Amino acid sequence: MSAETSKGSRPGSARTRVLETATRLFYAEGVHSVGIDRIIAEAGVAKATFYHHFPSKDDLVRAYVEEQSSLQRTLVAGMRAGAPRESLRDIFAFMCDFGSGPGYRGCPFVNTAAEYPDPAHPVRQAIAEHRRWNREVYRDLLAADGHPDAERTADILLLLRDGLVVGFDLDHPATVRTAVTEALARVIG
Amino acid sequence: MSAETSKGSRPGSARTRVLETATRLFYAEGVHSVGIDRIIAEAGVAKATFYHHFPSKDDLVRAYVEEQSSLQRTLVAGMRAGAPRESLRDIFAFMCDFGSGPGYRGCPFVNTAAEYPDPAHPVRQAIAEHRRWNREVYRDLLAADGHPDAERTADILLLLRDGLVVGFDLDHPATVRTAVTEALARVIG
DNA sequence: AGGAGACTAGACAGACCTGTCTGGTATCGT
DNA sequence: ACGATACCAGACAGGTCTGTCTAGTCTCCT
Repeated sequence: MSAETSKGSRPGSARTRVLETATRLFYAEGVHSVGIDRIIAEAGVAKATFYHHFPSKDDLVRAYVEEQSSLQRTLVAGMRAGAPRESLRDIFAFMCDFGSGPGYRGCPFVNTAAEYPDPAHPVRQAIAEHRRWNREVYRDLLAADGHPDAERTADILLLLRDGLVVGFDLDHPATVRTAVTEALARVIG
Repeated sequence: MSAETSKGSRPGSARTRVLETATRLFYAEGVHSVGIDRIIAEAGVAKATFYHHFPSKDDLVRAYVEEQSSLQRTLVAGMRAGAPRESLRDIFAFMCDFGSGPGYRGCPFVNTAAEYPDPAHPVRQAIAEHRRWNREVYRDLLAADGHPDAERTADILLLLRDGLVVGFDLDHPATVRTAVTEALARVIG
């Protein structure tokens, strides 16, 4: 009944299961390290079905990146209710909390970009698109807070964000959190 | 003559040629995307010779990471002649110049870490070792400059460094440079 | 009733991967 | 002279990769 249709044995549509499995594996182990065979096996989907929904592996990777972007947009949208400066603090606090978790493996965009050197590749363009949105969020919140130079400060916040996602992956979370907190205080007070 | 020995047809030892070729290809295209066959073909080295010097591909990757670390240590050592604060400025200015160049493809340590999820892996440990050294450089220079809190400020500089290397790879170099310059001024004045 | 579309299982092709092995050559130190 | 070492070319094994294809099932819509 309801949204649950066809076959009925497995939860969710085949496409959804593939994308969820790919998301989990790509994030945890990297894109090039995970093959199609493993994704379809763990998703419980036939190969022909996979290639019906995603013409190539790169299309799946792009869908992965775009879905991560979509998730972050939804998440951030829920944090923009109160005062702009508090929203910014909430966003960075969330990233620190997430980065301190056990399953943290860095930023999916930064990590995926490392595996796609060509800036003209569709995957890289999806990443660039996400970064444009991310910078706009910072700029708009700064401007709404009455910051005198929202444009350049947004670039600094993006710098801080990138340092954050890398640092939580490679260094001690507690140390990075302290540094981020102090750096953020110096940038937006 | 002199250092040029054996066979005489190709420049440098076989090991050196392999490491140089691997460095070029790994940095430009990523570790998992480049196979042994291609490395030995471009280096002009037999497969048996390769496996004589590097027991496995991971050993080559670790050698690549360690050599990059060694190069950076040499480079930084040459910048520590004058005043500490000027050395820090020189280091960040150099990273900005390098990041603005045409062949820039991000930080070899960050990029390689993205392809090695397991923190216990030898490659990851070599990367961690490099980051410890890097942080110490910042801390020592800050302390020598008489900074009141060299420890925590070093963490902030590492944050800035990571943001820098990612930003120059994924965003507009000029924008990142401006942001880095301003951020650095706020941190060390 | 019957066609379209989503799904299943699994064989297959052709390329590429790491790593081993054979067999032979050249140069060095002693 | 001789053994050790470094090097060469290239076949080979066993596995994995992406992507295609065959062949058939199920469900929904008209």
